[in-house]
Amino acid sequence: MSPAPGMGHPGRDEGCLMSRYNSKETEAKWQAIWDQRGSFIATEDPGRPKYYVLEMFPYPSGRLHVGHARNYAIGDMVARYKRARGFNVLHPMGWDAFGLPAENAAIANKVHPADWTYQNIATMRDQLKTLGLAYDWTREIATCAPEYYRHEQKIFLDFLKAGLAYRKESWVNWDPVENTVLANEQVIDGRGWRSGAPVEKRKLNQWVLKITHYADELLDALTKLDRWPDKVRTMQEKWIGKSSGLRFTFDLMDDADKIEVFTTRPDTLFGASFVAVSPNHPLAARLAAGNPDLTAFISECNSIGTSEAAIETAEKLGFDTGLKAIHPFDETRTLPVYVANFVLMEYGTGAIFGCPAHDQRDLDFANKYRLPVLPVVVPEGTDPASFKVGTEAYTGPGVLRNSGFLDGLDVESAKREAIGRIEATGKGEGTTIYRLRDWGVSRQRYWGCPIPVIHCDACGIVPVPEQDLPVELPTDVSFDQPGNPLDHHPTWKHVACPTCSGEARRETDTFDTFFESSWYFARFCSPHETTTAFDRSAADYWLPVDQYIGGVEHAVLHLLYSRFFTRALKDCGYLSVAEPFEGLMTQGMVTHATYKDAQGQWLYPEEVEQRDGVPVRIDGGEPVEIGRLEKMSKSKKNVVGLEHIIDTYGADTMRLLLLSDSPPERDLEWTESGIDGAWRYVARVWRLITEPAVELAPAGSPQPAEISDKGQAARRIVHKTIDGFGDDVEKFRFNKAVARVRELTNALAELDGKGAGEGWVLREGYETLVKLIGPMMPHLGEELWQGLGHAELLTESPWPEADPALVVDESVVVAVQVNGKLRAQLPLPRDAAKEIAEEAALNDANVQRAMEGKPVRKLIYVPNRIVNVVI
RNA sequence: GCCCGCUUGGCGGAAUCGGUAGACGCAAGGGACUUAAAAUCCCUCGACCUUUGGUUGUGCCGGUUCGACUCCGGCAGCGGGCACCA
Repeated sequence: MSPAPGMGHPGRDEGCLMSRYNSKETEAKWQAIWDQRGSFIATEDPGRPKYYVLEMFPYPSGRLHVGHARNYAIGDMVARYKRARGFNVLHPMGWDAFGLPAENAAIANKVHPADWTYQNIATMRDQLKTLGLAYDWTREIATCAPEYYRHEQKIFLDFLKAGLAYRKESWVNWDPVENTVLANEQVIDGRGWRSGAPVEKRKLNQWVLKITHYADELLDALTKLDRWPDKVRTMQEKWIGKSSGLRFTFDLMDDADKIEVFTTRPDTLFGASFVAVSPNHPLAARLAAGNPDLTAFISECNSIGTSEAAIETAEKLGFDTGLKAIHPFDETRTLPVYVANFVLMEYGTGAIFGCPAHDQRDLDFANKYRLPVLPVVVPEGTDPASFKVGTEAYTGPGVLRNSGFLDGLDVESAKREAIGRIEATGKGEGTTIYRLRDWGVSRQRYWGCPIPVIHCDACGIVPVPEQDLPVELPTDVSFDQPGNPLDHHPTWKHVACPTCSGEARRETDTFDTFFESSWYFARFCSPHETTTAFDRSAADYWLPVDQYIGGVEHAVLHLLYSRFFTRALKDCGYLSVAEPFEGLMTQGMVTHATYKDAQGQWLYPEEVEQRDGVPVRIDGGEPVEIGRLEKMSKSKKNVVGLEHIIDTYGADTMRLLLLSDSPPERDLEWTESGIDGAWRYVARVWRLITEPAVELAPAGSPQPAEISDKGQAARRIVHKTIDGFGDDVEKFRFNKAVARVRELTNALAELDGKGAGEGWVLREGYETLVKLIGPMMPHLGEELWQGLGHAELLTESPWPEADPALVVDESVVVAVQVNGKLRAQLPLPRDAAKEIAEEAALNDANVQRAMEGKPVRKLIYVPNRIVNVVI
């Protein structure tokens, strides 16, 4: 964007008019004043109601972009508004500073992850400060600092003691060329992103947290989170995935092994036509030992990687093991046993029976391998003989057929009956399972919090003694060889066993970075406490977070882990609350088109321009491929920086733009059209208030006895705006709040101030306007507040109160419909009686024309809204 | 593939409980002011028609209702998540 030059433009200062609003100077001035006065430093005060507002802290990826700014503009609006309403507000900011990008940068640019991270933090902190956000910067934390993660290590040891952490074999993506574990993101079409080698799955012994211990609690408590969006609660509910069903074992023909399966559809057991086990099932491993074809099949399945999305979208493949499972209700029936790539070892028992007629996945599989499809549930009233299942499974309700003793039952009764019969045979039982799995927290990476345990050949796993915490990351590491630098560090991992003093090794895995973000909100209550993770009284005062704000993309993982952590911390005696976030607002993502050059490399938007309608590189003119709209992220380079917007227009203008137009929960496609409009509004408010048409009444003067009709009308608008604005902010409808304030501005601009008392009305209106825009444009607000003759800061002034008498209109416009079509609009007194409204409606000429002389069949009157004449 | 959303003028969006579709802006067009421009101000702005009025219109198809952007059923397109990106 290149701003057009001109006198009214913020980028240019002709220096000739006092009406110029200089955003740069003004914003710096007020930021310094707030800072100097410590305006936003929070202290516990039991005498005042507290309000804890938190935006999800950022990963320090390098530069702040518009997506970050949207998040913080929303949070600051809430924080400043609540503050003006008299709350003792805690509004902190910090850095989610461990993570993979720092290591990628280390490998690509030979920078140490710590240097890279701290430099990014410094840059982003500076950028953040230019936004003028009401943060208590004294509480800033960075999760990569030992002062932070030492407490995390202690928390882990307490979880270990409480039985909430244990070791478990789990699968990872293995790059056989780089000898490195790959993140799912680093696996592209089954190959390592750098080496291009086909990925393998490997089993590693890893640390796991027992989130499933809280599965029921996490599920049940969702209903109480009434200030959370329904969609997030639904997503978590589905993620936990509580389902009841039947677990039972199949006996095999000519084989001593048994296969235990879980099903949510025991009613369809008579429709079973195969049994399938996961490629990682012990039985598959046993059979593969003597079978090179099966071994090859299993390794092919494993080349898909560990990502569930990849596994589920892959073509469904099976390998017939030749084994036959015996049907539990009919010993004469046998079912072929397959190894199938769509059966997940992590869910249920890692084995299923397939009923193709009533499960789409089973049907696809059966059609591919020519297995029988036998419908056993038939919709009520359908002839069972003619009911066929083709390419679409029938999953609806119905009556059982072809099912022996279940025939004639409905689905639910048949489930109960089938479970009862299996239980009677002793082959299995009705049970409840969860989709939720325990949380694997081990990562084979350097830039994370070291897991504080020691492996001793003699004593086994020994926790690091508390007095030896923190286990600090060594700084002298090399990324020249593949794998985890901690693992090949010459000395770091070699320690004496705390128990037997013999030679032992440190755990070289580090924690998943979701570990840090699962408790940071509580750390903000006492960020500098050295002896414990939380000062109990501070945590009791501030927690839970009253309003948490962040992207929807965190709807499940981060938010569920935090809920689990808070419960676990409570059980370990750290905290008093179980739920971390009382209110949640999930903002939509800021999206932008992505660009790729001919080599398939991502390009930044500023590297691309349109020439003759064709996108090309600015520097070489080579063609550029425009990709789809995606969430702004540094990895795809579709980020838009803030600097030049703030430089040209100021932070307030950008904040206004980010809050106008799009409602916060919706995705926002970033375009710079609109920034000029936002600036025009800033300049307009500035002119309106600094150059009033008439002299304003002095600050604090009493309401005059006489006020003109126009003045009274303006006052109604002022008070209606106060009322509606507050309501909008409470409900996160910032776009509407902005629209209201613009309407107020339009109304005040139209009042010439010459009528009786209008100088007083204008002062009331201007002061209200300034107070309302304060939470979104705080610098402009302070400057105008001062200009209106106030000595105290706007930031320290109370919110305006609406006069209830001025909020309701005396007359309303009621619409009149004839057979549902609008025919007239009638001004009527508020709450007019039914008879009056109906008479007025029927007397209207246009209504009579539409009625064509026909008699009224029915009259519907909704007071203050509508009359519908049905003829 | 599974789970969760979203879809309204040229564009962002408004319509809060089923009751006047398009508030408030952006862009565009026209005009005033100006030597000229910028800035500012005024007017027009869903589509169509036989224009003091009428028809039609909220992704598509169908339903419920006196009345549907809103509720129900089906479909399409777009986006998010899927456990090692954060």
